[in-house]
Amino acid sequence: MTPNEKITTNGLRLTAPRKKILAVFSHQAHPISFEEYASLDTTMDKSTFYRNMQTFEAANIIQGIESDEGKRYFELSDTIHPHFVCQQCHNITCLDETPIPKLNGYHVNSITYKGQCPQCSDL
Amino acid sequence: MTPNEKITTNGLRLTAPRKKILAVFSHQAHPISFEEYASLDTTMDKSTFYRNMQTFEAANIIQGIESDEGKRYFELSDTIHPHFVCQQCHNITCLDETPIPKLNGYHVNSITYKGQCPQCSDL
DNA sequence: ATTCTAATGCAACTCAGTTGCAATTAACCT
DNA sequence: AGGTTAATTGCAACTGAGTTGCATTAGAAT
Repeated sequence: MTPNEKITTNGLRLTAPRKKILAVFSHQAHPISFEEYASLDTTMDKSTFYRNMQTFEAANIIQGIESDEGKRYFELSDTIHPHFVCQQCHNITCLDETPIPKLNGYHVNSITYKGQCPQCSDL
Repeated sequence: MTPNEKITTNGLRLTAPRKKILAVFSHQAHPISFEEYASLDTTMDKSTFYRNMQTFEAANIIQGIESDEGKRYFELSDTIHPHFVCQQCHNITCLDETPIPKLNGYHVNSITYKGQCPQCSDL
């Protein structure tokens, strides 16, 4: 599905900010915060960004995850995978090869591990 | 280890707020936010609470987890177990029987599942 | 082309969590 | 036991991620 199709098939209007947002996210290998997004698209308005994050989350186009520093990070939700949040360096890693365990009775959308990443464990 | 020992073995001073905090947390079956804590201990100061959460997290006495609403929840860290955050009703459930999977190279301290809990899935 | 309504952009706001600092007090030492 | 000192408290002021109100803009449908 093309970025434009993702937008229109959900009954959403095809606007310039939305196309830009999906274009920027398609180049990311990790979830990013608004702060990081803004450094890649300096003209984006904060409200427009956050409102579209809510819209895209509801439409299952984008997925948000909470860092250990009380900030939200976002990424495209077309590849579902666990994340690792390092409590020392605060980086968020995608665990692309790690399966998501099932839980009886629960509908699991995502998993987040917290701890020390390999770099920080070695020190 | 008694609550008082938890405090003193870490070189921390045995103060009234700290004893109260550990007493209140010892009665909780779920992680709680400051808002919930404050309803159980109406005289606790916000700064004192948050500063002690940092101190207790560093001393491994208390563990914090991030809700999907950008708030921190806290619980005693003597029973390590995964948590489930419901994205619909926003309740945080302790998954006491669920094991914490290992991850090669990473030091895992906690796991959080997100999705819909059984109650919200049934609707 | 016109209309209608969703979406944008700006400024003002909210509120969880933090920080500065003076007052307090736990722990240590004769 | 009383005095000293540094950790801790409690209050008020601050911070900053995220939200909201509202007038303006611009998709999309007729």
